[in-house]
Amino acid sequence: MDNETSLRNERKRGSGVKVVYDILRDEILHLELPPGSPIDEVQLSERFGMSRTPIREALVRLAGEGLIDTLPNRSTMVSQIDFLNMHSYFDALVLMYRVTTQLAAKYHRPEDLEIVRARQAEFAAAVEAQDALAMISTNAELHLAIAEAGRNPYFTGLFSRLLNEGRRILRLYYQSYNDRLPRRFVEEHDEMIAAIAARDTELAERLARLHAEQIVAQVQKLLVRGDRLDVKL
Amino acid sequence: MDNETSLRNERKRGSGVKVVYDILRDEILHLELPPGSPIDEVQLSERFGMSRTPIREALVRLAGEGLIDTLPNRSTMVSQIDFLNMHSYFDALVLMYRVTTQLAAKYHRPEDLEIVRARQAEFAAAVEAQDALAMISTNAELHLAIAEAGRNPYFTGLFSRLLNEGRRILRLYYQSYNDRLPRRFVEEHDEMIAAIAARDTELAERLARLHAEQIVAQVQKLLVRGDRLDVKL
DNA sequence: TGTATTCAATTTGTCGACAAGAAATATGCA
DNA sequence: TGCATATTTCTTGTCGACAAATTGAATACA
Repeated sequence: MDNETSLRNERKRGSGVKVVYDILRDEILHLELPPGSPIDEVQLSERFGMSRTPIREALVRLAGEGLIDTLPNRSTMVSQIDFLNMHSYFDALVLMYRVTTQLAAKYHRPEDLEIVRARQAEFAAAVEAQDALAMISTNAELHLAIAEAGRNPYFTGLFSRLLNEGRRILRLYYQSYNDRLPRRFVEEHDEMIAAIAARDTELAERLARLHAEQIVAQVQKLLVRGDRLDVKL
Repeated sequence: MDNETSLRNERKRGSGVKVVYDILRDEILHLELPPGSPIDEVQLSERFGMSRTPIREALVRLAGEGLIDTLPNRSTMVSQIDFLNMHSYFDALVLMYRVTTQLAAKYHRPEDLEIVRARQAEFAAAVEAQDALAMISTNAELHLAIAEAGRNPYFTGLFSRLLNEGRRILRLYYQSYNDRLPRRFVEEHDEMIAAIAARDTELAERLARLHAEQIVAQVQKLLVRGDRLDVKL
């Protein structure tokens, strides 16, 4: 019936937390667990066929990344998307776009570019296939690959968190385009990658800024237009 | 004999993890637990007079902040200071100095300035008292207060982590000054605060940048000069 | 003597159970 | 009936114990 508990006996020692963490994280980012969803430890322990201890450890990690909120001695739930302080998010996102792209132009090595180009190809394929879900994740992974070419773990760490946290928002964004427009982003990405390859840090930064600000402006337009959360609550 | 286990019975439910987390965090940041120190769960559970479960939860949190490294099924230890990739750290630190100060000038409210000035007074007192330890923590708290006036939790989050992670490095730094020079920083702080109060974002950013770059340059000079880690191993 | 294998000891990951808090429900009183 | 208090239920935080993984020592073998 459910193939998660069937793993009960074939599970490697120590893999339990990671499995729970990864699955819950995915479900939160994909809005299968919408913001505000209650998280029940007992229920999860039954679902995954393990005791509450590893479940709890996974939850602590998720809380550390801000994906869930825990009220002491009381319930824990998927963290809300804070639409009031959205500008904080956009500020941080734009800055990380800029700085990671700039550093990528400065510090990348040849092998980094291969990875980046592979991610870009995946993104282009997703756009071609009009697969919004795939666009979201491949876009995030492309920019994360660029960030990693910049070799600053502090920036990639924050950027990764922002991109993840943003998936829940960006999902709205991409849906709104009706899977049409993003083709332009493929070209913008190509320009950025070219600037990185040419080690033109200024151009790379400028393109990243424009790219990011355009995305932000578009999302903001959507938000004020009011077509928010088409999420089941 | 030891007053940590004596808390065994007077402990409030749920406070266990926080106590352990706070104490270990302090001991790591103050280098009482130097980088590379082994962390033994059983030993800690005896020391704090509680079971391994809350200890473990505290360790997971510390690992999430990068203060300890955990090898699966093997030992866990206080994370090393990576002197090779130090420039990544400095890049991130300088950028966060700049952006948080700039945002503080933009978004601060009157009550924020009171807190900032109080922190600055504490820093000045620490400098006056030639108390290097107090200088480190009050300096970090001043800049964190400034960051919080900027009201961007993503930046303050990263900045806080950088300042914390940096305490271990900055400790070397402040010691090297023989508790003499930092008086200038009191003045620099005053200038920054004035620029923030005047809502001069450009000036605030410029001063923050100079302030940060000066600190970084000084630390780097120390590092290449070779007077590294006077830390017992 | 040096290398490979087996065994013991230590440490970590997981478990099931219990107890404390908080929320929900029921009871008592005006 | 309306409100305050007591009780029950449910969830979370903590505990002690066990089992798997790993390390280091001890043994066997060449």
